[in-house]
Amino acid sequence: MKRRSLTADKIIDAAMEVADAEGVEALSMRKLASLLNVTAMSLYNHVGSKDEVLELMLGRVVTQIARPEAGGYWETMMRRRAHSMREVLLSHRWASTLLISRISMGDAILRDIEATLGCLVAGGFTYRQADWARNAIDSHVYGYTFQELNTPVDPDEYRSAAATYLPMISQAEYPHIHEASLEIAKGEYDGRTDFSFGLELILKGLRNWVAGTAP
Amino acid sequence: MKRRSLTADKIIDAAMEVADAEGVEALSMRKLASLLNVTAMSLYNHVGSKDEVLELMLGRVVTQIARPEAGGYWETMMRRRAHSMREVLLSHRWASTLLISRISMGDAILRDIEATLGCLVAGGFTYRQADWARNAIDSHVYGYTFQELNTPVDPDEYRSAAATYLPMISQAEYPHIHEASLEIAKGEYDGRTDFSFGLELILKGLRNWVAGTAP
DNA sequence: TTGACAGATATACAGTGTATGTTTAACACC
DNA sequence: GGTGTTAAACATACACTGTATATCTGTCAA
Repeated sequence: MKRRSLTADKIIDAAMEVADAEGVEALSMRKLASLLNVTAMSLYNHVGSKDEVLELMLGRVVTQIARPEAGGYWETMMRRRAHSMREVLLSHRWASTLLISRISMGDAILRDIEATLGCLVAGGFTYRQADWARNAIDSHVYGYTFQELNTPVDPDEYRSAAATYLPMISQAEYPHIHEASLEIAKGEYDGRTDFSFGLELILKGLRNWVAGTAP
Repeated sequence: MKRRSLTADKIIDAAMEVADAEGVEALSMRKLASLLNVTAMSLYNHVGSKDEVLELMLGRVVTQIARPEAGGYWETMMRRRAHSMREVLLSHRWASTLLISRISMGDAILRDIEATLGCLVAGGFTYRQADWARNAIDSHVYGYTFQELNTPVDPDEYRSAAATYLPMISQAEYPHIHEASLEIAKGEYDGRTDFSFGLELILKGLRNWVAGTAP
């Protein structure tokens, strides 16, 4: 076993693998160490704490988000960034939990904010408007994706899931949920809500906002 | 010390107190037990596991959300519910973290969905439209509030915080963030983003959606 | 060859959730 | 009132967590 072979990068590589495969709750320093053929305490020569590991992991996630390009039309760029954020969050299911805990995410987030602000300001937004716009878009992305991550049923199985659970939903107690499930089970709609629906609602609102009168 | 004095309700009472005061991470079965003058294992006569404690806590939180009333105009009711959700989530900072982990929240959530769906359907939405609308609104509430909970600075101190951090933001590396912070520090705007801004964007979009043509 | 020292290791500690087995207090019934 | 029955509180134990501290060791500069 060679010396000097361990680096923070390799630790984060392994940590992301574990988290992606088994979830963050399965990530322990001892497990991480044994995956790298090393003892737990060796990791502390390269990272300060487990929280730092989590922080570095989050940084990698944020870096994967498509950053708006300088010359692009703001609406197109925001749409692209939003879809990218969702995809990244979905592909690392553990990231959402970390995002809303007090874990910092280093300066990857600064680069993202910088690019986003820049694109919006170039598109005619004031800084205050850009702030509000970014916040509104991010709110939707985070909120939608969190809900999506918590939905226990596979998108392809809404109909059959609805049919399965239908008898468990008391028609007397929850008439509307019952009726909605019935419609899904019958195939009248698929029970999926659309990410783009809310996003376009917001983008359209922003378009009107910067174009016309203002709040 | 009387026997038979411990109940699940009292356990949850104590758990909420601990979580509100010190955060969920400070909540352990042993600490909870000692607060109730009891040993850790006694708790397990009343609750199945720590996860069940968390689930019951979440249920209480969800119950606090203002449910839409049967006769009310949908938009007013949705606005009221959204603001209420935000307030409830802000007053129990630990709830957000739990909401997006795999912890279930019992049937408090069913009562909320039932009332919300019913109100929207009464307002002319189809079930599919009601589903989408609820999802869009909830996305914003969750996402906005999560971001709000993570903002390290107190809303009243944006200006001074911006002034403090300004020198730490490299003007060369992050020109737009620098400029935005400068504007905040100078008091040109307060750096606060508005919950209602995004919410009204969505409500307006929904209004147009149910009124006019459709996607 | 010999220090020096970075980095791997061993040990230990205080904490976690909870499985398991035992004790005890409160109630129903003779 | 005495006596089972039983639910609830308790004690112990286990496997695990993150990490502080102290020790050992392989590699490189002198």
